Amino acid sequence: MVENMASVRKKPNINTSPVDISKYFGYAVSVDCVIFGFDENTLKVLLIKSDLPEFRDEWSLLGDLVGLNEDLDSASYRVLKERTGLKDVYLEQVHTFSAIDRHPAGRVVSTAYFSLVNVQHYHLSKKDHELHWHPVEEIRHMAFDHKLILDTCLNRLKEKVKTEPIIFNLLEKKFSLRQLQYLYEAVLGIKLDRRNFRKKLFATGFINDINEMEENVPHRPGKLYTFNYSKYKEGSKKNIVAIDF
Amino acid sequence: MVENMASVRKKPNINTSPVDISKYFGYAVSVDCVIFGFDENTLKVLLIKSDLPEFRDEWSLLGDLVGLNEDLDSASYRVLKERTGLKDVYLEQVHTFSAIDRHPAGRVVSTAYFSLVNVQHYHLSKKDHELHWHPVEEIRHMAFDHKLILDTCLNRLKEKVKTEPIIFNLLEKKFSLRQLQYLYEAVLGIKLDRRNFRKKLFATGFINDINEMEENVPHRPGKLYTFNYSKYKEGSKKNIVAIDF
DNA sequence: GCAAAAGTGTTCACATTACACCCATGG
DNA sequence: CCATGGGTGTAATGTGAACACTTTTGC
Repeated sequence: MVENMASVRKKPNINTSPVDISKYFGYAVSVDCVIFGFDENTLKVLLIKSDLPEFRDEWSLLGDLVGLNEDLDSASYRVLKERTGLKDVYLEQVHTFSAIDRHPAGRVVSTAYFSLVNVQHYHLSKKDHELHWHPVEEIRHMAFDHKLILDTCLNRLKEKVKTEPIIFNLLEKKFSLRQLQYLYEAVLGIKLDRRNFRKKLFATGFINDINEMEENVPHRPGKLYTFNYSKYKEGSKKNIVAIDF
Repeated sequence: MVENMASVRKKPNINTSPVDISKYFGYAVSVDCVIFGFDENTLKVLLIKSDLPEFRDEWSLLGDLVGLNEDLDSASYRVLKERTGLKDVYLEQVHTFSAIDRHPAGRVVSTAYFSLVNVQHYHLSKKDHELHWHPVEEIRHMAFDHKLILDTCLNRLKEKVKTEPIIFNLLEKKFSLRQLQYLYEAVLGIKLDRRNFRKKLFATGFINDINEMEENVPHRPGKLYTFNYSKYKEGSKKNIVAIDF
């Protein structure tokens, strides 16, 4: 087989040569937000009822199409704000889902975000019967590929809370160690030893005793603490060399 | 302010009601692949020269627009295969980049993948002067937002090699412990103690001594090993509860 | 006084680190 | 015989896990 160099016409490519991209306009791009909250010692996710005939009575994530003049982060912030009224929430991109038939309306490529909100700061509108907090553990199926998206985001959350202090976004600024421990247990799905948990948290040096106590609890009130973000930001990250497999 | 329920017309939404998505057709979707290789004890990445006037003499990742009938994983496998001839390579989605002005051709939302290939299995075509392996450490800037994409993928790689045995994709099936250690050092950017490294790796139980030796090395030849994937797959994952911060 | 959870240390097992000498091969 | 890296063990330190009793508050 003789290869003729001159005949090797380079295929136009998006990264190397000018191309007309408009013949590829046939997708919509969307974001879907997995909004986690912590309530009644349970990890919950905020879902909306789908009215699509294909998914009658199924629940779906909160999402929206991405406008032609916004990026994905902006779009997911917008969804959060429109649906919950919350701003300045923790939001992290996780994965983009692109199965060809994932949406009945046509080709919709969707980027999943997870968000951590304080359910105390968000009071569901009494009028809005469509939105509901669901315990994550009880969800069996959802509309579209949203169960897959939820599972993917939950796994990411589980990994992330082990190495970064994002979990505090799910609590009030002031929290007791019991609340924090129950939260870790709900997220990780395991039981933790109380004394070891306290030692470990205090050992980070980022837990501030603010000399306040719980109130109106039906038992001995615990101390309240805050997470010291500014000290955390200064601190140098350890270079963990694990090789766990 | 009186709220009139009847006047609260629900906005059509992609997840809850039937919508015509075609008015959102104005993006192209692409994939960009960060192809890592290990050569001369250095972590390298395969880049192509951009011919775009905006990025004259800059290097870019290998990528392509995603066809209307393929998903993102398929598209990135296709790019790998078309550019390197390699199939069955390790490929992992990392992040989707969507800044509005990230591409001069228009609105291109790009999903980044990283790939781990064995540079011995891939011999650069002598004719293809456009493709080149670059030491990751020496790259200062690239076309588009590709330096950001590279950094993001490198960080993901660094995290992932600590907990999953993907690093072996960068080596031959049979490897010496020296090669493996240098590879870990190149990826993580740190020095490791030789004796402790050997102990740790053997302690996993997944390193098979195959009773073969290195050949044609200018020093005492070392033993060759393989990674026992089937034993790894059987093994149960540990439940690591870190809380490192 | 009873129920519920707060607060508090020690011990043991295990994992990680630091560290130095002799050996095998090619040239 | 020299250069290069292969192969090996031990002691010290640090980390994680297990575990029980007394105290405080609301009711």
